Amino acid sequence: MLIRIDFNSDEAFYVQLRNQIIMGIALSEIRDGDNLPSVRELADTVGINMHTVNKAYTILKQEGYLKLDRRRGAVVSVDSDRARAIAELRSQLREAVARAVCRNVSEEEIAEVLKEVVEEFR
Amino acid sequence: MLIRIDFNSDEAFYVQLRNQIIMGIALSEIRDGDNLPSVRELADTVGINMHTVNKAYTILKQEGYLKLDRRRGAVVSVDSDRARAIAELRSQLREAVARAVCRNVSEEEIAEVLKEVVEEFR
DNA sequence: CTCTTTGTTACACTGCTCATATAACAGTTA
DNA sequence: TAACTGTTATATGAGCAGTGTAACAAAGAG
Repeated sequence: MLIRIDFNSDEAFYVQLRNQIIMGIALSEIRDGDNLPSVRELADTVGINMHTVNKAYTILKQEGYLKLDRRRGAVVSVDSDRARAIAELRSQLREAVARAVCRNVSEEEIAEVLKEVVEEFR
Repeated sequence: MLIRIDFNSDEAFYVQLRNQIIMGIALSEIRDGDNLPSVRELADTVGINMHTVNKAYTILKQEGYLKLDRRRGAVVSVDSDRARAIAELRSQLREAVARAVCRNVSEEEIAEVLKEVVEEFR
């Protein structure tokens, strides 16, 4: 799985890392039990500091995507708290849909975009 | 339209303001042509500084939700750039769906949550 | 046992954002 | 004229983002 940092983005580095790893899990590029690079190794390959990678890993651990082990490093381990996942999904959809509704995007168009997005993960 | 700040939230004050105003427009609590409180008045009523309100208004102007007029103050004026709106929607849905997919939320469940959310704005 | 690697923690520093405060300016309105 | 609008400028304190250096404890490899 390829990870890279956009140094011109306004998104924080650790946020970019977090989002790319979540995307990698969703796309099955990395699966439960897979190892991620060590904080030092990933920091070297993408060209940022060790602590920034560690911050991303720590957040992913708190959010239930990774487990951190002194022996094996960072291991993908998705905590399937479905109730929490659905609540989170609803909150994010509410914000996205609100903006679309303001712009007169119809229900059908919103549903169509969702359908296209869902297919990316199939 | 009622606006209030959660002083214990980790979201920045100006972000809370921005989101609530967008939500107000989406729910038709405020409509095109309506006036918002002046920066000083809103700052007083919600208990924050004038510049923080001004920052929220300025961002909403840049994002195409408001027009700022020295005569009338802040006026709701939604710029209907549908192409931009749909691109923005797709990007936000991609992130939200990715997280849900990681948690094994099914396509049907995602579509169901979307349906519920859309109905809030009808 | 020694060396290396792992996550983890601590401290220090720069630069930036958030939020506040005070003040002033130019244009509008009563 | 007086009171209001958004706008701009300057300053301050708090906190975050990112880097750098350094060390620690636990585990694995030689």
